[in-house]
Amino acid sequence: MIAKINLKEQGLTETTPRLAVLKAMEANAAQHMSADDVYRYLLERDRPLPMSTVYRVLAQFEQAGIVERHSFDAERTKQVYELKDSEHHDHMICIKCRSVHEFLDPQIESRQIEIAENLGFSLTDHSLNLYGICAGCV
Amino acid sequence: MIAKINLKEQGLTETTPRLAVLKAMEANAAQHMSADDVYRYLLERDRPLPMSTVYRVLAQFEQAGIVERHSFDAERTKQVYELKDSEHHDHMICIKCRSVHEFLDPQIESRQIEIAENLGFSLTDHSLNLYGICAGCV
DNA sequence: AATAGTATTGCGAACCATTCGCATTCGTAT
DNA sequence: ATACGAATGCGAATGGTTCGCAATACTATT
Repeated sequence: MIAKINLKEQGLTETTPRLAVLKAMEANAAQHMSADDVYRYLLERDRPLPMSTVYRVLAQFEQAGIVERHSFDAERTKQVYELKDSEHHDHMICIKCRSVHEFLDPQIESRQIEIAENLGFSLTDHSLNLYGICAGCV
Repeated sequence: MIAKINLKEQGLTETTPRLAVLKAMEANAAQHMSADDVYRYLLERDRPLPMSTVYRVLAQFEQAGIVERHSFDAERTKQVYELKDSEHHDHMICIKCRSVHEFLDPQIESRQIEIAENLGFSLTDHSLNLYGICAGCV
């Protein structure tokens, strides 16, 4: 479960567009949302926001640490956003239905740190995406 | 070291543009090349090829299994290509100088398979990118 | 060696997600 | 209520990548 987010506490003034985008993200916390998903959600359930504002607000949220941006799908370049959970996790994506499952593996996490050290890097971030076919899509 | 690649054996007829792109890739086997890198390399050292052809040939190579396409750098969507090594590996990218180191960790590889199984997925592919600052950039 | 038929190329225009510029509007603190 | 800076709406611009199509190159056949 994701803690209730307060924009002011994140250093962002509470404006109508920002609250709308936040609501859209919270209403779909189970999904990974593209800018377009947010746009369409607001168009249908709320009040339309221009795409540019959706992108801008999402970028502000990312910077404030409220959402995280990913690009699954190596071929297509579309990016998706998710509310930032307190703890990091990786993703397993079904290449058929595009569903995304999250996981966290301590063993992999710690190996990554060791590997970076061995290569003389100080690790700042990583992304691990597994692609496959989910049980429902066999 | 990468084995000498024969286009015909990969089911591709040997045309001038394809040989040129292949040469560019082989001459820079140590780097990950963007389409633009290939374009500029040929412009300077060889004979200019239109961008669209560079992209097309690279796409053909990818399909033939001669190169692999990656998109490092979560923000930027630019894609890079590398000659396909016989064995898979993952990448560690320096966020300052953009250099890329390759590695393979059997422990992580096998954990990934276990994780996919536990989630009910049959794993087809994965991408693991570590981001950090390399020894030279501290 | 010439020919026909198919695959590939060159060129530019199109695409698409994302970003930008700028005038207008909103929020906040006086 | 007012004024200032921050945020928004609009549309145009960007940049990497792809597409359409006519021109050209390959390959196999005569």
